[in-house]
Amino acid sequence: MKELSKQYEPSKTEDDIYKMWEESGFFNPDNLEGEPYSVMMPPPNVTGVLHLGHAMEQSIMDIMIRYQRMNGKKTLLLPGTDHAAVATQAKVEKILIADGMKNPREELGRGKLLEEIRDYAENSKSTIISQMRKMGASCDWSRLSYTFDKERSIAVNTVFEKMYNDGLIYRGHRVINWSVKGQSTCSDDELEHMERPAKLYTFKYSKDFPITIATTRPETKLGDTAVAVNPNDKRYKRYIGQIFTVDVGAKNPLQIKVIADSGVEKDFGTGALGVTPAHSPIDFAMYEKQKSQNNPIELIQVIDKHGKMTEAAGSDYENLTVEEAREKFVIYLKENDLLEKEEDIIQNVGTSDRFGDVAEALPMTQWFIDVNKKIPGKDESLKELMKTAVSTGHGNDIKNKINITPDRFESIYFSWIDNLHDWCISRQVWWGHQIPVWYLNDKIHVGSTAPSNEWTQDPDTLDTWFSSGLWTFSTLGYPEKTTDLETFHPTSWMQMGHELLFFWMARMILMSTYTLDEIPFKDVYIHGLVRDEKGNKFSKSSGNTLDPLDVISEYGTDALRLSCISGISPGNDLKFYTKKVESGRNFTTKLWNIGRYITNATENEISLTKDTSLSSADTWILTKLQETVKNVTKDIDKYNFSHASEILRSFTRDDFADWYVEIHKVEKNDAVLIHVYKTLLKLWHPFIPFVTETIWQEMFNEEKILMIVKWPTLEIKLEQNKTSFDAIKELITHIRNIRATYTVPANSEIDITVITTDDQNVIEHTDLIKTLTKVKTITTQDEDSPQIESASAVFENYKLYVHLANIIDIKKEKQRITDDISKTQQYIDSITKRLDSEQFVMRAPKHIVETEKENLQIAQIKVLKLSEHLKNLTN
RNA sequence: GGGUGUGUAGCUCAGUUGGUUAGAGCGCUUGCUCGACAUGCAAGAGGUCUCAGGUUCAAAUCCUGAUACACCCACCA
Repeated sequence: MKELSKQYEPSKTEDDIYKMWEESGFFNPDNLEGEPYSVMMPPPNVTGVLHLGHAMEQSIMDIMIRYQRMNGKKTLLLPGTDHAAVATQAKVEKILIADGMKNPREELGRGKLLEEIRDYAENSKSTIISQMRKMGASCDWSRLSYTFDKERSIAVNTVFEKMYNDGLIYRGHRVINWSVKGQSTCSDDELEHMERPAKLYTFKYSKDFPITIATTRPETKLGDTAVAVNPNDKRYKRYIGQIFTVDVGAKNPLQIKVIADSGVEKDFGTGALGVTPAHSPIDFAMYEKQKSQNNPIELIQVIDKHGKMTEAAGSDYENLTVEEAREKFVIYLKENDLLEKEEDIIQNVGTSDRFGDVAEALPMTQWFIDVNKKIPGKDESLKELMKTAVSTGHGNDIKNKINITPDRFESIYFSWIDNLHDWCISRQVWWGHQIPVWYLNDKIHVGSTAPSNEWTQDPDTLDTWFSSGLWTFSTLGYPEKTTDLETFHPTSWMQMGHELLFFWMARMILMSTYTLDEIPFKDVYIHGLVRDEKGNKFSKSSGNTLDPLDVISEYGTDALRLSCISGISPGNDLKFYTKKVESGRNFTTKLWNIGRYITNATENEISLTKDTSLSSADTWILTKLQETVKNVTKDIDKYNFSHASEILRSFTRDDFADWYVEIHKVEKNDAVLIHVYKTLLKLWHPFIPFVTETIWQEMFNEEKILMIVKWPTLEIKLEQNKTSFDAIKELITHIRNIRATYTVPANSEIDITVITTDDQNVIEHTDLIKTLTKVKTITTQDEDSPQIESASAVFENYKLYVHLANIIDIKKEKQRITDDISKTQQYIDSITKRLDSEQFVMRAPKHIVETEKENLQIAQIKVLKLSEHLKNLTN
């Protein structure tokens, strides 16, 4: 066996190891056999560099993929990036503005600005890709995708056309959310609701108007065309259907019709609602409802897309900003004695998540996806498709059900679906898939290319989630019927943060079930956010950002990967701090050092066979190993990555390094030592691929690289005599614990009598224990009062210490043992009481009764042992 | 307003369908170079499991209520 170097230095070896993996070709499933297993990497936005959240995702995904690969699957982890339409354009515009440009869109024009954004995106893309490599992600680079590349654009256009032809995409004039700052629409999901102080004004349109209404947006009242009341409200019933003409200063006097709407609450506010169809989604819904009931009301737009008042608002208000208009209108109300009340309230407003301004509701012609319409040839709408995929399974086949971990997200998902409105997919930014629709006069053509030169393309682009929704199959060659698509779709597993549940997961389900009639993935694992030690989000503004690359260069990738998955549980946030990385780094060092011991202490690589004779310690460690293999496998299968790493760590440290390696120094069994270590390397590989592969390469002469070595299985049959070693362990520990009770005469040897239970195996090992516990020479200076020079004495041949430096306090030790005895006695009493209790005997399951009896026996033996020691002390 | 999650050692969290005397890592105290490891080893201190009821032979675990924090959703004018 080759020797390992003194220290493990990740920064010197990681890049070479990654290169070796990549060149081996096994990142590519084409070079692997077995059942397909595919994971699509959530494509990071090309808006910047990867942060710790990505580091966590990369870790989780790569653990899963490496685990599956070692289990003999034909694994595909497909990497990619997302052009992130609005987000990227907003980001680049912000940079340009910071560099002194006033209005990048006007100053550069579409072509030049797109060039700027493209440069930025390409740059960001290559950074992101190199970061993924640094993380050790074992993805197939030959299939690298980008939501905005040629193949993906074809997929986008194809799906758009299909939906359009199915009548699911329509162009409509409706009230949408508009970001004045970004000059673009945003979907309902892209709004971030924020609380802010506002004033609630209660007023009448005019002196003789019979109904008082309230509003936080007085300026929009210039566009009111109705007042809605509850149909059962006695106060207002008689006015329903009447039209009042009021002049509030708008261009034309307002024709206010009193309408009935059961959505209006009688007891809330004045019980009446001023209806502004053009500037409120609810009011617009009433407008549509009235229209469908042949009782139409007007729609007057008083705010334009620049956030200024329109001509319809009247000459007093035209061209004022909404704030100015609000002030002016309130003054008007006051002057005419129409204002009844002015209160301070907290209001919830929707702001654009990318541009940050409060979204304005405006009526506009936009493209929508109809989620409620029945899909031709099916009896379901898109909404229903999205629902059944997670409830009864796609096509009502439970085999096609998407499982979400943790499952509480399923009900969150359903309630979101219930509130889902038509999805506005057109955006007025330039960075994105331009809508594949062409116009010539009144004619419309849908397709990637124009029928002829005279046609002009719709200038708008698609919501970025349209293309992201196709990710599971656009990456596999769709619309071509490729073997990849056939082999890897539906994908096996998907992981994402809970913030993407609606944005992305829902849309993937929609797109995949609609387009391919397949679910996009079988299982989804939802993880939380990465937060700092104090629980804050990592963000530039709070200045707590940590670059994963810095962490890697200081501690190594494996340390980062370990810290990213330790302490996580599905759906819950993770707190990240450097102590965690440190302990990860320390652990990789530990693993390395065990390897160093093995190369020092053993001659040849001997493998474990049926004929290898096993001591009780050997059997014990092998049994423990098998348990560990079983539990780690179970945990990964259930996505308990953190727990898997914990039990592995505990086995490696507490059982293998602290006990077995020490015992190996006395009872050499190289075959077992090497077997356990190699198995450990395999088990650890998905978590910490670099250090394990490095050790594998440097120490052993294996044909296969560790990455594709078979995952350990439970193949060795062992005689179950583990109890014997556990008993020995317990005894040794106990002897260690009582070490301090002996005063040591100068130059003497101490014999510690081992008290055995009547366990056969323990008796067999008594001699071993005796040699192990014989204390070596102690040098003291003075025979009468033992001043101990050497601070410790060593159990012969064993690295177990007897500490003698600050002993001598026999009183204290007696007290300790006495306490221990009384505590144990209490326990015995309580168990006995329980065992005696009739109800317990009647109702407790059999195995519980047995366990309790065993416990009682153990406790009694303990008391016996302790009393014996106490007696020794007293003598 | 509706919903979800969380409250366990100083800190970060485990705690498997109720069943040993409630665990780990970090931190803290004490001691220590023994043939890999001070990025280490050994020992130790530290917990009315948020609170109050209830179910049970048995509750950190199940039920009810309270309370604190976090998050998500929503058209209360």
